[in-house]
Amino acid sequence: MTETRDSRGDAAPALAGQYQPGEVEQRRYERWVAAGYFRADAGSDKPPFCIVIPPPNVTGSLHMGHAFEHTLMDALVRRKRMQGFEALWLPGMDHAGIATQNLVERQLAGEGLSRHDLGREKFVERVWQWKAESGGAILGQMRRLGDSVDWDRERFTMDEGLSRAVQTIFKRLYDDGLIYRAERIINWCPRCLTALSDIEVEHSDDDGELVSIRYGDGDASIVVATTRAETMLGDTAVAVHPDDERYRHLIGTEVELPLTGRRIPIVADEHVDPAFGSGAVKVTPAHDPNDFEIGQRHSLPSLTIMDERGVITAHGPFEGLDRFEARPAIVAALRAQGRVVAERRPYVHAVGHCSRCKTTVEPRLSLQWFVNTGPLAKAAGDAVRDGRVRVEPAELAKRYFAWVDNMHDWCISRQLWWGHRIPVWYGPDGEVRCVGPDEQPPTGAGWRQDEDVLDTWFSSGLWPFSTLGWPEHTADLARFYPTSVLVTGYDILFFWVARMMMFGLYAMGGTQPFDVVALHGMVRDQYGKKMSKSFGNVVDPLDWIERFGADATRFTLARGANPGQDVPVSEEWCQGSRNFCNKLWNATRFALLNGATVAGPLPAPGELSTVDRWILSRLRHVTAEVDEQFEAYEFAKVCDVLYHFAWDDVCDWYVELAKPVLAAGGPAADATRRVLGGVLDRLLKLLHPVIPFVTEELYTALTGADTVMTAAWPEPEAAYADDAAEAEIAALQRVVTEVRRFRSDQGLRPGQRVAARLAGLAVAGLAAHEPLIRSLARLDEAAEGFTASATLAVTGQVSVALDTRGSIDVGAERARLAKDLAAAEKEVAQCRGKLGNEAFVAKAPAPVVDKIKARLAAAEADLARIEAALAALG
RNA sequence: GGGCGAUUGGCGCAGUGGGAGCGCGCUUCCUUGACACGGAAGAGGUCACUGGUUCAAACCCAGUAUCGCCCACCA
Repeated sequence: MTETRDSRGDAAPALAGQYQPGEVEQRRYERWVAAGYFRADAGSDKPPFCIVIPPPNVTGSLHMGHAFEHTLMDALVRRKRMQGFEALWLPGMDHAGIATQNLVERQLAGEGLSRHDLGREKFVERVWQWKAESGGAILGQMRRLGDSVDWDRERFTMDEGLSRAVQTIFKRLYDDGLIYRAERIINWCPRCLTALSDIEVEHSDDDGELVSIRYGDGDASIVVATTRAETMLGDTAVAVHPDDERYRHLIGTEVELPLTGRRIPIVADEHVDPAFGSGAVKVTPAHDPNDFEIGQRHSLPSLTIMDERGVITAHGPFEGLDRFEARPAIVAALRAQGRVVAERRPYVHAVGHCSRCKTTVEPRLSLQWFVNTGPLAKAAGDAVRDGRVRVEPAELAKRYFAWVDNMHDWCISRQLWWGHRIPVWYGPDGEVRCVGPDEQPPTGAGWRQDEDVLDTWFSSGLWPFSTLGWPEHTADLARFYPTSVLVTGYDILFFWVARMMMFGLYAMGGTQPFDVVALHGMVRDQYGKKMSKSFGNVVDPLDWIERFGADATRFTLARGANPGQDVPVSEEWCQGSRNFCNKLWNATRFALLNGATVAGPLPAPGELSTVDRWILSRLRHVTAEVDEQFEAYEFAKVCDVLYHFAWDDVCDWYVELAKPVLAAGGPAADATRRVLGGVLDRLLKLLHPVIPFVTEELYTALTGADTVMTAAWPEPEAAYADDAAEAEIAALQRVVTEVRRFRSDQGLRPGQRVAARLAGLAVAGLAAHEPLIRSLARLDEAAEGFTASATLAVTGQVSVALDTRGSIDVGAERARLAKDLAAAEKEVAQCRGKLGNEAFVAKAPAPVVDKIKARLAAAEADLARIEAALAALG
């Protein structure tokens, strides 16, 4: 700890002059956990409030985006807890199937091993090992952030209960005919060797080559264009539009497919766009989703010419070539035959990539499990449409609808080992049996379980109710479902939110999984750039926590959190947040050093000075505003309001105004000590949800209470609303600021005493504040024989005659006044013009007219003051 | 290709119909008995462009430009 700088000896400070977050955070967090403050009781009679954490993947550590999301959730939960809700924040992690499997496979590759070397059982064991390590690190990070999660309820998507939930819903969907197995063209990753769902494919515009190839010869020939020449080996038709005059005579005939000697039919299909390329398209049903559809419509055979690794299997010269080697080889062969009639390169077109490894996705015909999303997606859309689920910000609901209303069936089987194995057994005679959680799998000879596992989003889609105990009828489920708010990024709207909606509504008898979806943006660097390892602008939240404190990190993130908007952050802003925490620390330190107290009720307004009534009136506004912004998930505004109240109103003005009162002692000082204590008490409570550690430390020091966590959330106190006091202090601030400005302009040093005579204070209603104004503006009483060397018209009513002990800079002051004069004249002209405008007076609402009149009066008063001041300067 | 959003002082952002704001940065002054992680006073913007609606537009409408994001089975 730092040395004690206070040397007065009497009231030795309990707090050092600078806030040191490190030690405080660790100590406080441990005490919170030990005291059980984070635990929720399903049996209490308080109203429930519940957030389930978007489970972080066990693939690594938490990044700034997690820190951001957790800050928002923690703030919501801590506030609700203080408001008297039974608040549950349920923690957990996601097994993240393909991502985690890839990661562990990479580790194995480092040891020169593949998963096949270990075998399925050993490999899965190895992944569990990884989960134990990585998961522990993540939980440690959450502690450092201050997350007030209920650790007793921690879940994992592959723990026993959740696996049971997965099996239960699979069986129900299967029995309801909403899960089926079919041979379809799916997205296939030739590197991960698994099927992917649509959303696991990322499209990018890549350079390719569009080649036009002549099929057949002479009059019976037709030209097709393709970017994927290698798939021609699997062509089983050429399609043209039925109304295309150019090719009508060819429909129903056959052409020879080059390089193969096969003859394939020319078919007519509406899908073909006559305007693209030659208007004729090659049809490869086994390797293209569109072509598969065409093939179905015309009963064409599907010819698979590539294996799961993207290697050509069609017999002939190209057999064994990788798809990307086969393409130029086949084009070259065609060119040699004179069949390439046109080439365009580069030809930019959209290409799908595996979202996990970026390998180019290969459409592949294979037997997979699907969820029939039709009825589920309809319900998921309706729940938002009819207002049962509110999306914040509302604009983003459009994106949700666009997706939910156009959803394809969802491919849920993955050819992986890490995940929930599909609970389906196949019998020796082709029987298929879906096994529920309480049923014994068939054991007879020849029965075997499906090798595949489920898409990771299948289990995370159950998260809001599986974590509460479903399918059992638990007390938690009854009490905390539907959950209150889902806090997550807009990037995950499709992956996760829509899945939870579908499954939640389906499993829970039509009850939505959450009442509100509060969407936040992505964390970016200070220039709005995405954080990425390759760009080197990634910031580790732990780095900031160590250097600036968890509170500073949280405040920086929350302060940037405008709903649905991305959040730029930078180290400078985090420094600013640290400074803010330190400011609070020192304000409280000042209060303690000056005997501020929270004992007994706040004095009634009638017993308080204007200054005390002013700060309490401001506090009332701020309290109401904070509540309003919290309810709207406007975290940035919550922070902004509290930041300015704490720094500007409390520290810069109230503390300064209170100093002379406290120094004078007496009943006025007693009242101010009580008000100062009361204001800080409430301010710390209001700030606690966002910056829990420093507020806890300060609140306990100030009040002697054990914790602020269980303190009652402040209510706006109507009795302290006082517009008159606010106006009076605002006038005082104007006078003080104006005098300071003059002093500064004239180069009068802050420490330099200046004798002055004040006039007009009584007219302005500030007579009682003369001592305060003098102390804040550093104006001494005018002594015997005082002669003013300058007169400053401070406002329309107040003027100050100063002895500046020298000549003032007339030129500079005149220039400044001339500038003010021009501005005032402009304002007067504008207001007069407006009020002279008949249409304005006739149509504008009365308050607006009054406002303009008031502005005109003020501007004219300014004008008069400035002209008088200029005249005084000569 | 479709959709959504953005464009406000050096940088990052608030502000949805009546006097252009915030944070950081910048300039000047100040080791003032809480705090230099501080205090005081300042400078800095034709609110992307064009047109329209209105008594009144940063804000509403239309168009243009630039940027960004999401979705997408035109080979």
